[in-house]
Amino acid sequence: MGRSPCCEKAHTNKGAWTKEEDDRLIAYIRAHGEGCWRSLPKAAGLLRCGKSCRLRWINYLRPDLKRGNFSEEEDELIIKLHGLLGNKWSLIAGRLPGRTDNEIKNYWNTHIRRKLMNRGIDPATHRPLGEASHDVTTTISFGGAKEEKEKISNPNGFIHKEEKKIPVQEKCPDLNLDLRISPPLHQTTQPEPLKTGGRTLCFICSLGVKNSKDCTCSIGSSAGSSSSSSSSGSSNSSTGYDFLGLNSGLLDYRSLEMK
DNA sequence: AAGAGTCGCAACCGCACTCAC
DNA sequence: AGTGAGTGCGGTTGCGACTCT
Repeated sequence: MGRSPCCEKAHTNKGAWTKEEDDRLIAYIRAHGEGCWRSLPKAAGLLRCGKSCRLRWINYLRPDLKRGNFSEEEDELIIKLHGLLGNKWSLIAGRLPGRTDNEIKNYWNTHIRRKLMNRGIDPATHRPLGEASHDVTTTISFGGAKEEKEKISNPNGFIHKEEKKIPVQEKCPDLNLDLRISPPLHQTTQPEPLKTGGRTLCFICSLGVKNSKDCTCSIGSSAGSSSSSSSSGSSNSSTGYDFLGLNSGLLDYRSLEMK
């Protein structure tokens, strides 16, 4: 159908932001809040594209951003999450307070990739370099949703916004973007569901999906309980849900098995 | 000292998704 | 149901800073 450009390119500044532009943007958002990025530049007196304003705010000006070096713990968490989620930088960023998807993406490409290579691990597959990927694993395919539909029965689709993005068609068959969650090497049977305090976390819930009809546990599902059940059983104060159980220690990322 | 090469990060681009109409 | 505006996301690029020769 064709898309209209997000802004009038002829009359917009590009490139690095000046201090004055930053100040204008901060002042405007403080006064009016985020949102309506298309009209924001005009309203704020900025000769910038709305998308550019949004990016600048989210990646640089937001007051809750944690600037500075990544800690060793953050490094490891990023590696683990990347192993589970792939290049879903926004999801990964959601688990690292004060970090942005762009920052993590850059950090991955410049530091962690090299770090993994030095460890002899392929950063794309999280497997030892040169190892063929043909052992027993549970596959979450971001490329072949048809196959996955059968593995994880999902007749109605996930409710969680991010999960709805799991592609429905394989766009590039030559490119294997499969993510694999594997049992520990010594395990040959299906991994036990995650447990904490006598409660069991199903796979769907472990991925942070709220209120999924596919939930087979009692924590994240609303199919058989009210929405308050998820928040009451979690420790994430902002979202009411503990993605991957990392906050609660339910699933310690240090113990996530990566193959 | 200076030019070449490399690195790291901010910003841009284009596609995909959601939602209102 | 179709369309378009608004927004979000991931990949890529540009450029300044730094290192090497």
